[in-house]
Amino acid sequence: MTTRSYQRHNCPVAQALSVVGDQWTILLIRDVMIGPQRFDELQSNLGISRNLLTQRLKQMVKAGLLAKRPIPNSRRYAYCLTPKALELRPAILALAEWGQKWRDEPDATRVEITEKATGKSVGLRYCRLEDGRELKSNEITVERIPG
Amino acid sequence: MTTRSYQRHNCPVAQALSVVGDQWTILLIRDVMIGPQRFDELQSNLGISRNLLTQRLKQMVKAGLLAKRPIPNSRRYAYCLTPKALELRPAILALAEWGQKWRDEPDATRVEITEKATGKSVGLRYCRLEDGRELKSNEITVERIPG
DNA sequence: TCCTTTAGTTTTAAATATGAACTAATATTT
DNA sequence: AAATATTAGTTCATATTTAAAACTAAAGGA
Repeated sequence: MTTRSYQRHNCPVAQALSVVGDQWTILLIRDVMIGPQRFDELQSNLGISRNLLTQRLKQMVKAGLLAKRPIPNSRRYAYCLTPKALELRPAILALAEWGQKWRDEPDATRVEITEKATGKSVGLRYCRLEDGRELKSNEITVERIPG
Repeated sequence: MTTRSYQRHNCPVAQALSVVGDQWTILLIRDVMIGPQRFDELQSNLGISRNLLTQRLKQMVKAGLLAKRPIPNSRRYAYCLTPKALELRPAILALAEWGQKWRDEPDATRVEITEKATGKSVGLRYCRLEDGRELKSNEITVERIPG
């Protein structure tokens, strides 16, 4: 995958998935979001096979999602997120919110978003861009505009 | 796969992906979001092979994402979204927003969210849940809370 | 009756993923 | 200094998925 036929679908969702839609890329990004990670850490955290991990990391570096940096005073390397990958955070958090709502074990590990300054709860919501007012999902429409 | 080893990862992102993380499920949901769709329509819109489509539709019905309904006065069937699948809309829109920002052809088909009442532009943003105030991505923190 | 549509199934080939063992280049320990 | 351990991969055999194309069965219409 990660460059599948549906890249030609001319749809932003399909295009996003042609970059991050394979089995491991989003999980790798999630892991690296916690902090830069090394090959062996990623491998054992995720349980991905090593040859696939090699392949995915190369693809992700090439796709501009990760940067491979030598760790000073060691022969090790860390994979770090690029701004492009960081901007997937809303998508990943939306998946997390859905996942924790609909999974079987509702009390498993949760992800919480809070305001740094106040510690208050935060969520991803629809906002009127003009003034930042929150809108409910029945107050909006989604349209596709051919390019 | 859609029930992979990382279901045990005890992470809401991994759990979401264990349901919708395969190659086609999100695209199928996107297609059905436009309106209920029949087997042959989905097949030719997406270019998915028919045996895989059969398999995925069955899995998605079983996972509670789709409902298969006979179309009255015809021998045809339509696949419709359940509330569970509808709640993926934020995740799908976040992917769409990322896809249209980072794809090569920035002028291809776009997706636009607008307020029904006023036609004003809407986006997915972080909101303080208490009062709906929008927050910027540097004003928030994400934490994992073990269950 | 014969042809078409719809929603699949079957089959074979190709692509991907898994798992486990192996390697090469440093570092660390004894 | 030699032996051992780490790290970041590679290699290879096997298993699982996916793709593509042809086929089927049931029903409707001409």
